[in-house]
Parts: sequence; structure tokens; C-alpha cells
Amino acid sequence: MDPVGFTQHDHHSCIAQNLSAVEQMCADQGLQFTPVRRRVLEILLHEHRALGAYEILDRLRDEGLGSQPPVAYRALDFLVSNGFAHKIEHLNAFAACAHPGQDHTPMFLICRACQSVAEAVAHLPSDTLGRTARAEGFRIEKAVIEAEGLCPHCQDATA
Amino acid sequence: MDPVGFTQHDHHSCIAQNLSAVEQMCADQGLQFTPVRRRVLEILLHEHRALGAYEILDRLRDEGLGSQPPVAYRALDFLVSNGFAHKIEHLNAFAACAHPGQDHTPMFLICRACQSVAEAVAHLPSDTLGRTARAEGFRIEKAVIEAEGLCPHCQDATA
DNA sequence: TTGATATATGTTACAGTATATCACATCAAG
DNA sequence: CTTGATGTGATATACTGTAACATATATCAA
Repeated sequence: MDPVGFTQHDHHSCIAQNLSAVEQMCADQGLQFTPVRRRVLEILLHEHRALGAYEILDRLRDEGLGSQPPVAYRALDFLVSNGFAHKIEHLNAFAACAHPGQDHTPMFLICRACQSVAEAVAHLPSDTLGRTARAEGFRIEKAVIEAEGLCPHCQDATA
Repeated sequence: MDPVGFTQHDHHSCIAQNLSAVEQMCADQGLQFTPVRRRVLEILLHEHRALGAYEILDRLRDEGLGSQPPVAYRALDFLVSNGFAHKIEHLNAFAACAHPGQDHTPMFLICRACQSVAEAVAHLPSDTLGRTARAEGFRIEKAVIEAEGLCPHCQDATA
């Protein structure tokens, strides 16, 4: 479960693997992986960055797959609530999940220069957040952990 | 630096203390603590929860202190960028800072039942977020850490 | 197969959040 | 006194998200 980071990788196979994994999980769980939902995930995977709902909608519209906001939002809701994508609150945008299906609290490193996004996995119990919640008697249901800054590449470019 | 949590406290003096601390800091740093900015902070302190920009704007309007969105957003920008308030991304809302002036990465526990918000302080270097960033060579400039769930009181109420 | 139920999609309209821009006032520094 | 920085007022607009209702498609039991 490596963080999917700022390094090069075989993008084509990464898309294919993710898609077939999601396909399999939908079959197993009786979820309908419909054309719109599939296409939205493909778009997110292909871009490999966070996209706004309306960017996604524009592409759906170009392909005749739906033209109104609720179409995009519903597909995104499906993907997010089943763990196939995440919403990045800081950007009001969405990104494909780097390790779909595994129940996890994602953590994002967002480069403010090149807009790339790396996903890693938090370890809540040992983090300040988890320990504070325990101490306060708060029950965490969902956590949002996002950092903005400069990725290694853009630090070099700036320097 | 206790987390300001879900327990009772002397709200009147907590408002007064916070306000005078901010006042002092503005004086020290040559920042203009203007009527609009002061009023917005007072509103946030008084509510002691996260407020949307337009909720704040409505109150400003009632008091004749400005009626257009930029007025509220500019005051909020001032408060946020100087560390006197925080934006809670998960809610698209704003809350007064519980320990203004201290440079810190705030962490929020948000009750989805009663909407109360507790602020605590993260220890980035030891958390997964900080360690991951270090390992990836990512330089964090700002972090957003927010948890949604049930506060102790609402857990009891639900049970 | 048929009908009943649940789920997914299409569309309109709107609500909520945020910013760009221009004009004007104030005030401190040179 | 004028220049530049900062704050305010106001209009307009862009971006993000949802409510509500109609239609279509899938699923499953009888």
C-alpha cells in the first residue's frame, strides 16, 4: 500500500488494474457499475489529478452521457461512498482512489504549483487526531486529512 | 493549550479574553482591527460554532455593517490569514480560533448531530501526515485535519 | 412472464459559496 | 500635498451543490 506519489509510473496499466478491481468489487457486492459511473471513474483515472464536478460534467456532455449537474454529482457520490474515489475538500474536487476497496482514511499531499495530488493512508489510532478523539470521547466516523504545499519537483523548479 | 471541547465553560469570559488577546496582537503587529473585522470575530466567538459566510453576512446586514458578500469574505480572510479564525473545509464554514496567535495546525472534531466543533492542535512531525510528507520530499505549507462523527453527548442521546 | 419494488437517469430550477472588478475613502510616509 | 497602501461599498458574475419530479431500467418474487 505505497502512497501513490509524485513519481513516474505505468499509467496505462494503472488505469486498467484499478478499473478491473472496481469492476470485480461491484460484481461481488451487487453494485451497478453503470456506463456513467464507469466513465466518470475512467476520466478520473486518466487525469490522475483532482477534477471539479463541472470539469467532469463537461466531458460527459461531450460524450452524450448526461449534461446536467446531478448526473455528475450522483456518479461521484456513488464512487465516493463506495470507496472508489475521494473528495478533496480543500479543492472542492474529486480524485480516483489509489487503492480502492480497502477501508482506509486517505491523506492527500496537494502541490499548489503543479496541482498534482498524492494519496497516502493515515494511521488514525496513533495520530494526534485519533488520540485526541479518544481522550475527548469523540467517535470519528470520517476524517479529512489534506496538506497543501510543494512537491519535490516544484521545490526544485522554484529554487 | 487544551482542546476547546464539548464541555461547559464560562462563555462570557472566553469571548472577552479572546477578543482582548486579538486586539493586543493586532496592536503589536500593526494590523487594523477595524469595526467590521472585530464584529465578525465577535459573531464567531459568540456562536461558538462554525458559521457560513452568508450567515455572517446576514448579521452584518442587520447591523448596517455591510451587505455584500465581499465584505464578509474580506473580514474572514483577514481573520483566517492572521490566525484569529479557521476555515472548516468540510463545512464550508468558519470558526473563531481557540488559541489565537499561536502558530499551529488546527484539528477539528465536528459533531454531525449537534454541529458543535472542538478544536485541538495537531503535532504534524509525529503524525502520519508529517512523516509521509518527509518521506516523499513534500513540503507542507498548510494542513487541513477534520473529523466528523459523534460527540460524547450525542452518542449518549443516540444510545 | 408478469407485476411490484427498488434503483438509476434526465431535466428544470434553484440555493449556497466565492471572486473579479471598479470606484471611493482614509491615512501615513515621503 | 501627493503618492501609495489599505480598507470599504457596490455590482456583477462564476463556481459548487441540491431539491423535486418525471422517466426509464433493473431485479426479484409469484
